[in-house]
Amino acid sequence: MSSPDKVFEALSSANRRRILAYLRDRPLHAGAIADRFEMSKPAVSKHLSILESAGLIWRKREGQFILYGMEQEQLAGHLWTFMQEVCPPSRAIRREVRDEMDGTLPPDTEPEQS
Amino acid sequence: MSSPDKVFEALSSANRRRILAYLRDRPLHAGAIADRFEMSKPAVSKHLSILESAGLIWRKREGQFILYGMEQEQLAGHLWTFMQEVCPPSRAIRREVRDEMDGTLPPDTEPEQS
DNA sequence: TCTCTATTTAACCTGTGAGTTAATTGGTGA
DNA sequence: TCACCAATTAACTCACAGGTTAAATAGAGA
Repeated sequence: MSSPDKVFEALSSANRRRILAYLRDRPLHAGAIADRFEMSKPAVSKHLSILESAGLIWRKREGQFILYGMEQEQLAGHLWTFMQEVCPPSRAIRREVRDEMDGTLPPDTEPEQS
Repeated sequence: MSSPDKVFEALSSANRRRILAYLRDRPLHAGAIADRFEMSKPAVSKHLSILESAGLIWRKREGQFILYGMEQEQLAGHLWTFMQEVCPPSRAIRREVRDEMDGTLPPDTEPEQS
């Protein structure tokens, strides 16, 4: 369950955005993520669970480790929907992008001329 | 002064995102915005000042009224930068979009192959 | 089974975000 | 100048996000 509210709430923390950036190119174990921060492991763990319940990352146990990775269509999809709702400029461009990104985006409601 | 932190903090409130949506197509007076919400005018006023100090909207006095409007290149720019940092998928598409949107986006740092 | 390591959960503290009502500022117009 | 209206600022409350340390869970391996 990934609502816009949860997603934007999740993105409101710089530390959580930083976690997403770390996960951009490959999944990482919880420990490897925590190592990159000053704060305690439990704090990082909380951030991870917030990101997960926002649907932005997935989690998979691997032995005694836990692997985390991006659920990237989610992020792209939500940001895309938001831009459609809020960014006025070039409707034409927005359509092009949507076509390019095809599969990776949500069903899509195209808001026609207001 | 519009830092990513302030922008994402501003976007974390559903009410503030709703205000942005109202301002998408045209500027509105503070009162007209407040009328669309249940909460008190001072509450709306606070949201507006948060959005403004994040650089997402501008404000202009008009007689006894105050007009608010979107500072839309800001929003597009910040979301764009964030997507570059965090969304892995199609680097090619991201480049195309940037070219299309040319003027409206920030200087741009293209993160090459990690 | 016992121990070690990885990670999360529990319990707690503290700062601050979002709302309220009451007071203030700034501009209009008789 | 005075009354009125738009909007903000001030002062205050309440809930909750984000951090801490200590305890619990879960799997690996001797």
